[in-house]
Amino acid sequence: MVELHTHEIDTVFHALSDATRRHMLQELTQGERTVGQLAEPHAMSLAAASKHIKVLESAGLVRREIQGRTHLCRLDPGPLATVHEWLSFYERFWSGRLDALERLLKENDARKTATERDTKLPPSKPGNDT
Amino acid sequence: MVELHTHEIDTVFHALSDATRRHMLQELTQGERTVGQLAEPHAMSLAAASKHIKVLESAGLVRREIQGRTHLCRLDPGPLATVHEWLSFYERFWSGRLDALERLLKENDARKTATERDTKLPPSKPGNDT
DNA sequence: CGCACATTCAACCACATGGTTGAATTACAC
DNA sequence: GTGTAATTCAACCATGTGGTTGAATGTGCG
Repeated sequence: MVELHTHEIDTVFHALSDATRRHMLQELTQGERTVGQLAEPHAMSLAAASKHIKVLESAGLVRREIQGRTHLCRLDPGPLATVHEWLSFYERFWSGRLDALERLLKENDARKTATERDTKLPPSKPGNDT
Repeated sequence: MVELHTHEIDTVFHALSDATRRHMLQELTQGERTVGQLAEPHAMSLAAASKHIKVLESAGLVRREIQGRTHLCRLDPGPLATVHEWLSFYERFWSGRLDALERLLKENDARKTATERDTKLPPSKPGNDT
């Protein structure tokens, strides 16, 4: 459970860490685009853009359909949903209940309960990729 | 507007693209931790762990309070909220309306291929950090 | 004071990343 | 078939990343 889809999350976050690639994703929200179309707005060679697209593809964010000599790319939002959900685990830390939560954690910490039910986050659900 | 907090998003996504760092973040949800405590579970030198923490720090995900010879780290969830929000833009692509949306896009595509392709979409709206 | 502890710094290394250019591949169009 | 368009491949380069080790810094302690 811990270390479940770690590598997927690695590659997705890495793919998203580049502005060029994020821009390509945004472009793909408008519909399918060819490699050339995705490359065009960016001041770089086609080969460079092609590499970026390949990064997005290996992260599962983009699917490609080869149509004759052109490659049509479309957005696959699945991995975005995955990391969005991953991030949601931290939501309570930035939403209002933060202070209350912090107190709670400190309490547990100090008390050092034997009941690991609330001490340890259940490696059940989210955030537990790593 | 476009390219607003691009660099912040870059660094946050990059910080999140490493399992060691994600694990440290998760650990910090339990409360403050020293550098040594954060390093301990990971099979690497203290110096290496220290670098990871610095990456988290420069991404704004961790704040550090120096207390004598120990450095206390605490989670700062703000940047997580930022990228979570960034990802939310894509939510509609993975939630229910996806199929309808896809059909819509295909329609446009088929109908007015040339028109749509060459009329660049206005770099108008959202998700437009980059 | 003098030593041990917590952490960083500096130098180094292997490998990945993001970019380039020029040639190769493949498909369409005449 | 020849030529051209869309894309990738391969080699190369500069820089970044993640790790190491050993020395340096600074603090707490007897």
